[in-house]
Amino acid sequence: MKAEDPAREPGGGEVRLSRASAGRLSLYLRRLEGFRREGSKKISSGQLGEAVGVTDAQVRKDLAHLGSLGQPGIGYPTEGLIAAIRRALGIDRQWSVALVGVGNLARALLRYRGFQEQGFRIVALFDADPAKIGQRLEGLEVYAPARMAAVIAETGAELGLLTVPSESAQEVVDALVAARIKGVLNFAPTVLRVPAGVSLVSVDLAVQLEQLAFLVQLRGSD
Amino acid sequence: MKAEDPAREPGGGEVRLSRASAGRLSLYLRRLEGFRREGSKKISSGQLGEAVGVTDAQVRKDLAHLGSLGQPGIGYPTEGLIAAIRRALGIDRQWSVALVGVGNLARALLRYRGFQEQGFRIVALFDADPAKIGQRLEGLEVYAPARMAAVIAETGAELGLLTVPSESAQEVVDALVAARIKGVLNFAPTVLRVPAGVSLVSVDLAVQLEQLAFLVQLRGSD
DNA sequence: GGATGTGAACGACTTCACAGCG
DNA sequence: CGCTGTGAAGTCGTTCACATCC
Repeated sequence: MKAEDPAREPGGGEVRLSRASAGRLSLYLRRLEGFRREGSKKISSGQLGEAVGVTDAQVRKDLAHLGSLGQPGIGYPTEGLIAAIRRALGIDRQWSVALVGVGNLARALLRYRGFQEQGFRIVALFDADPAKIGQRLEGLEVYAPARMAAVIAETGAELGLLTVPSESAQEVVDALVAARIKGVLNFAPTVLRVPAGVSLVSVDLAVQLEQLAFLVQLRGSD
Repeated sequence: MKAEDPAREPGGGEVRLSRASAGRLSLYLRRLEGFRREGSKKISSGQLGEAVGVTDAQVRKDLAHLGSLGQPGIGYPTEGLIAAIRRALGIDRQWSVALVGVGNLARALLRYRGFQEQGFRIVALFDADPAKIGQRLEGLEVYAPARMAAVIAETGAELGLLTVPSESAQEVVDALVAARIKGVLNFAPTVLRVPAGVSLVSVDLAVQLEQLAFLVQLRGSD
């Protein structure tokens, strides 16, 4: 996990959110959608905190950034909170996404329901392998990297999913940047460079497994 | 991303590592292996920090936890650092891993080279779908969940990869815990409960995309 | 000179505790 | 009374700066 400077000038009267808080808001959102399905109209900071594993005070601090949505003695309105969190995270709209590198991971992401549910739509596929170019997956055609700029402009994709081997990751991210992509979610196990103005989030699966091994090993030392 | 309490009693004369630091050590390790391939015998905190995007002071603080490996005026020995980091993270040995939920993501993980390179070996597959039970993938047979305890004991798997739908995630994790698994890497977009004594790391792909959207949106407010 | 290791300053995030409102 | 919103206190992690050593 890695990203660019989150600090920003105030500008308009916008919501000010810390990075850590934004991560938890995603978790609250996921859980709130569950509560909504179960018919809960109101939810307290204690319940929500319990459900995602943080303290009630933490929940209140995080939610306070969204404005005064809670009612003392009552709690927060489930529906209102969901809307407010989506707005704060910038997912109160559709995001179009381009996917580069059509391997197994890409196929998994293409069929991953979670993305669509949160308003992310994969609208374009790219791969350098001539054998894959022209194939169709989930109704989308695989294009050659050379067509990246044109296709991205045409489809209006703003985000990129990077599921290529480490060796070509930097090269591809450069191409995406040149094609005016605004943010990249990288799965290649490398540290990538992006210019200021483009956002980057990396998920390194081996790092996650290593973290797990580390935690397990820690416990072993009893 | 989520995990259990990392705090622990001193006990033996073991290395004391913060969670954040452990995450960066993984990144250093990845990069150091690159430097080694390129033939670098020595590396300075400045070079390493530059390569992974943190300050030189941060690198030194992190590496200081591993003991005094650096030579003033010279830097750190590449090879020695790699060994020390692997030991600190608990990956100076093989870990056997069981994978539950044989979907697209599982297939991607099975073929992911990064795991093997870091000493993780997937040794058992499980899926509840009768159509998948008995199939072979990458030389491994898919077993029914009922055989979990027996197969895990037999193969000596200590870690579990969870790539099942959210609905069944808690149920499966309970089965893994019952089968004496020590840690779980969860990909289902849910908050899971595990008893103390079992470690949990969760990777929620939708959360990562939401983080990206949040960062992009932040920049938009210029 | 060049780079490490580390106390001290700093900053960010979390928890506490309580006033205030429904 | 229950639960929110929030200043104040506390904790944790990062950056600075420099003495120290090759």
